[in-house]
Amino acid sequence: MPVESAAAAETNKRPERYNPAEIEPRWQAAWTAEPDLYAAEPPDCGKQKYYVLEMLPYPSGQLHMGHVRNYAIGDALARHMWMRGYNVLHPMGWDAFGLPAENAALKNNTPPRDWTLSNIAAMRRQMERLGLSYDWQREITTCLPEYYRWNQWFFLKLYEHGLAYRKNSKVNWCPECATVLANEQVVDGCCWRHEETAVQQRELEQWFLRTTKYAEELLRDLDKLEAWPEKVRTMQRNWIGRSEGALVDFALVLEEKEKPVGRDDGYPVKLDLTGTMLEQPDAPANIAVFTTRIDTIYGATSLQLAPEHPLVKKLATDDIELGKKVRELLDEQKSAREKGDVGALEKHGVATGRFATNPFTQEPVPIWVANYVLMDYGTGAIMSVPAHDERDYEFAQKYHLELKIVVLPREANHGHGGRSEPILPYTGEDSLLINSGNFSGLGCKEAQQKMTAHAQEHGFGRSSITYRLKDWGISRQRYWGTPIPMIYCQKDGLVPVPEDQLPVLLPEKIDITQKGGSPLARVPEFARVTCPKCGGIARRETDTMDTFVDSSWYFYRYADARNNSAPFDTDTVAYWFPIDQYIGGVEHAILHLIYSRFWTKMMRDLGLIKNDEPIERLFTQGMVIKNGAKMSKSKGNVVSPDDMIARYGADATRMYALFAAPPDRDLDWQEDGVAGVSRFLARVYRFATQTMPRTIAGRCQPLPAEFTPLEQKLMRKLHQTIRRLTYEFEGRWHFNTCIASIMELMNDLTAEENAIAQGTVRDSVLYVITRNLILMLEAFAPYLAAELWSQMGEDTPLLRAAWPIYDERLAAENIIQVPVQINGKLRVVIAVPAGSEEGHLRVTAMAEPKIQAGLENKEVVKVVVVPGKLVNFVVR
RNA sequence: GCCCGGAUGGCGAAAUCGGCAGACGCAGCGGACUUAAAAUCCGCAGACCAUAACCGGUCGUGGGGGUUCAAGUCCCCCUCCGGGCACCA
Repeated sequence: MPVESAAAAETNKRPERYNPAEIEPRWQAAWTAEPDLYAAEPPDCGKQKYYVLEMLPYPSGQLHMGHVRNYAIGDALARHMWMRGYNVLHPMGWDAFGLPAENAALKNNTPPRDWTLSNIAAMRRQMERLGLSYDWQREITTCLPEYYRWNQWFFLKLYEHGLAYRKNSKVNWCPECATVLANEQVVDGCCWRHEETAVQQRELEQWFLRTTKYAEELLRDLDKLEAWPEKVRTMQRNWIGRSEGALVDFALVLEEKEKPVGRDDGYPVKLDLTGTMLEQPDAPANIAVFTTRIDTIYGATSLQLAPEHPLVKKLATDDIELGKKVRELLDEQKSAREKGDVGALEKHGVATGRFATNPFTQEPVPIWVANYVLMDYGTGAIMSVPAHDERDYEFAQKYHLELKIVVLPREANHGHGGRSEPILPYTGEDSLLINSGNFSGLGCKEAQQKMTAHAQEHGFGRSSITYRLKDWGISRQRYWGTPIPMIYCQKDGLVPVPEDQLPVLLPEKIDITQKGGSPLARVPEFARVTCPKCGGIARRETDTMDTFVDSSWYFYRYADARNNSAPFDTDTVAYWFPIDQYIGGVEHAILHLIYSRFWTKMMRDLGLIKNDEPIERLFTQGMVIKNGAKMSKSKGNVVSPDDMIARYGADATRMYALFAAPPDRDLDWQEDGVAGVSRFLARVYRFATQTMPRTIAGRCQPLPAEFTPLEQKLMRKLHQTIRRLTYEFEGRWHFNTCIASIMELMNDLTAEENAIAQGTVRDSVLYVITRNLILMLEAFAPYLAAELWSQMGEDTPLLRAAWPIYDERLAAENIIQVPVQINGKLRVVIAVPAGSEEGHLRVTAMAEPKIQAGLENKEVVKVVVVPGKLVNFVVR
């Protein structure tokens, strides 16, 4: 085979080609064999800490490109901070509980635990293949008892402090899964697993955590989170939904038979602000409404109650016809909620035939039941002011209800010799009151204060703040989650599992294929228990916790991951917290990040930690898309990281994820782009290996006192590149421009390759350039960097090398190009020494033939000279 | 409906403080090497006009207006795209 042997000989003559398939596994093996390489040092190491964290993944079994991008960002930052001399904590773990494991168990007949753990092993292999710098000694897996026992421990603390309680609540129920779904698992009113199955609304007794206790602080402290994206802060603000207003009681006008014995003044027995608590169980009560616009109360022409309102229930029992209509409303609302189009529901209602007294006007207003009033916000009852509220207006139009204008825009009140009617509904607040008794003539804001005070004085109202945020329902009728450590005893009632009996272990032998209700309830050896108090027969809680519990505090566990006696050590956490940089998708902007903030505040109040907020800086990266669309199996446009790595290597795959777009923007994955990055890495490799003998020779030689012009040019480019990277890593994070500038440096080097080969650049200069090039590549292409670093004869890890400090004098250009304009239009570019004064610039510009021609027969009105920037002649 | 983002060549993008628009990369075109191809290397490349070819000229950052010697960048209005929230009284 003469051709083949010739090819082999050719290959031997040429420098070895860049071959990531050979380099990367070799280094990966070396790194895996050295677990301390990426280990954080203890708090007493004397170094400043830097905690960089990427959101922990759900172990689905496969990394997707969104993960790769997320981790490439975090890894670049972690590696950079190491080189900056920080004690870096960069951990990884698994959000390992959750419904998919149960679904997989049903499908493949694999126990959830086995399925989950094998997925974790597969994904960890992928992460290692990507060369990510995680401290695996701190790895956490939330489905293992070492972790979830602390969920249970926290639950007991919460219960003890009255922050965990039980109540009846409406839940999303998938009849197919036979379990409760979290809100985010309901997609367009259907189950995310069974897209044809409509989710039902059911009432169930559930465990809640009192997140509302912290509503005010969660809102207020958002102002402190200045290094969070404004978008996320706004979303959280809206989610918490604080609104200031007033509670006002409308007295029910009693019928003869309802009047309490011995009283006939028409007033009910007891003033009541909730509308539900009664002195006499059967006596109708006041109806409390919440309003942010008490100033419009003279325009209230009806009351609207939610169909679930207790008074409606009571009235409906006495009035069969009303009861029927209310049930219709409820059914309609329920099916709309199940379909997920509550907002599109047409407003409906039914009059009860009863009246209540407006406490300000003393006039009776009719009481209606309306489908647009929500029972779980405010008091479940509103005063309807059709003239000044869009929804009330729409409703009143439909049923021809009375309409009273009580506020007018300020400008309508003066001039024009009369009052013009506002366009209804008029909801502006820069207005004045009319037709409002003694309050007429007041501005809205002032009226709100005075009318609230008036109501309070007379005992029928008070100011009130209402939040949209609700308590967090954490019960799930599922197997694969943290068992809630509570026991129900017939004699002693609710009994917490004693702390020394934790963890309550999930039983491993369970027939997951059965359907209906909590799977744990059908495991007698789990559910049957003796009461810790009386020793009698008792029943365990068989619901498990929402998996958001796991992710609310996992980052604290990383700080002290192997602690067997506590969730973590307080002082260790004090050293590492808050997290310096958290990186993840914006899809967690609300739930995960609010729960995490709640958990932090709760732990602080329990004295476990000292910080008020868990996360100092938050970064939300953009999505990875393909051909303008989100990657999804159904669209068939999923790009597999494994494929990319197999074809181009981990370095090229990661580097492309950072190069194709700034990290906060969406990234359109184009495989040709990965190939381009791979070509660049190959050029780096070829250049570095070709010049390596001279680089090594230059290592021990001092830099020359004077640079040749070419040396100076290359050193200038080098320092400009270091300057760019330093700047970007300090906060802007546009890694795409970092990589572009390294490419520019490389372009300059290859353009001068012949000169370099001929010795115009001395060995010591070559060494400085190559060494720094490798340092700059470390954050983006760690495998190639490690390979070249070692070829250069270095044996300490690259991460421990110091990040170079750029020299502003070396980075500065000595000749700069200055544009010269006439009337703002570019005419010519002149080359002048850097630092040229205004006069020199003007004279040099004037000397240009093209400028002289342009100025001929024109009057120069003005000359703008900005030294270092431009010259502009303004002519007429 | 409300609240955020975004819009720059054929494509991904750059322009950090109001100062040469399009760095860097992809795709494309031309050339070198090769029997040929791939790979690699070198060069060209916003649009339009003009020219035999140069020299050159005009326009150009979603659209319209404004501020300024100068606007992708600042201000006002509008369109489209993406995301979040949505009867929250």
